[in-house]
Amino acid sequence: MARQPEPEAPRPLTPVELELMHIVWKQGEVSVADVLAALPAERALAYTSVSTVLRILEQKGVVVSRKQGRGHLYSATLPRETYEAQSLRHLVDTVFDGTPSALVARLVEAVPLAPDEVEQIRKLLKGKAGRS
Amino acid sequence: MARQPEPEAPRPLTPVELELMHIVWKQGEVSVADVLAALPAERALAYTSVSTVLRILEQKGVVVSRKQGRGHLYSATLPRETYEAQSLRHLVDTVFDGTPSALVARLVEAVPLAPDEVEQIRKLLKGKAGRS
DNA sequence: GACGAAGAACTAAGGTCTTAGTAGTAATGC
DNA sequence: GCATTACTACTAAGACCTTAGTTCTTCGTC
Repeated sequence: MARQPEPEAPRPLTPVELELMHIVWKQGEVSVADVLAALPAERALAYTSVSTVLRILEQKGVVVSRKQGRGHLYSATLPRETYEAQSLRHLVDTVFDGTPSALVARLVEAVPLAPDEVEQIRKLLKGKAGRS
Repeated sequence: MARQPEPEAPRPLTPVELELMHIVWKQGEVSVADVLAALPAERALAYTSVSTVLRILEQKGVVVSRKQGRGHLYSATLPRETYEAQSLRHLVDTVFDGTPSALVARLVEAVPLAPDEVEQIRKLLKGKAGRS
């Protein structure tokens, strides 16, 4: 009755993992203490919790560590851009029937966009084919 | 050492839940057998598994059921459009720093778009402000 | 070299998710 | 009315997640 033992596949990052990855991506190479310091004040995780999550991220192959003095320094192996692309593809596939324009349709309709955001998006499309 | 008991918040649907919701959204009002029939052949879930997931969806308030003969008929209370918007906002917030245009930038760069998809998206923006 | 502090590894505990068996109940057929 | 059958509710069980305490190791200090 148990869940099928999940086969390998780039499992999406859990919320806490993603939270820490944002810090790793921003800072480049971090110790546990660095991460702890970068967390907002109202987000008081224990040192050991951060340490555990970083170790899990290393097991997943998302970061690597190197010994530095007493402790370790962690840095990302999964570039942020790749993760962004992965999450987008996943959302398009699972929620939007594999149709990217359906996603954009929903975005412009349901997410508040500043005018310069719209202009920004329009510029991005300039470089793309499809004048029709 | 346990996880903080999560406060209320529209928890995102799990993969299986989402899988079934697609069928509910498409068919309108379904029995367990309908869902089972709509699943692809290679996706052989037990009757009881589908039944359990539908009951969980009802607990979450995402579907409602009404008695019909021997069994129940389930229909969605959460419109698909709302869920799409929720997931998008979630992705923008957690992965793209709350910047929708960053999402679109990654989309046009990393997800293969058919030319008519691009045209489609361009049209959607026509109705929006920000000519600049 | 002994001691204290900092950090990593190990471990635990409570929670959710997924899958599905079992048992009970209600409708149907004779 | 009784057996069969379809369906639901209950429950289990393993996997994974989150959080953090405990213990062990290592490094610097005197």
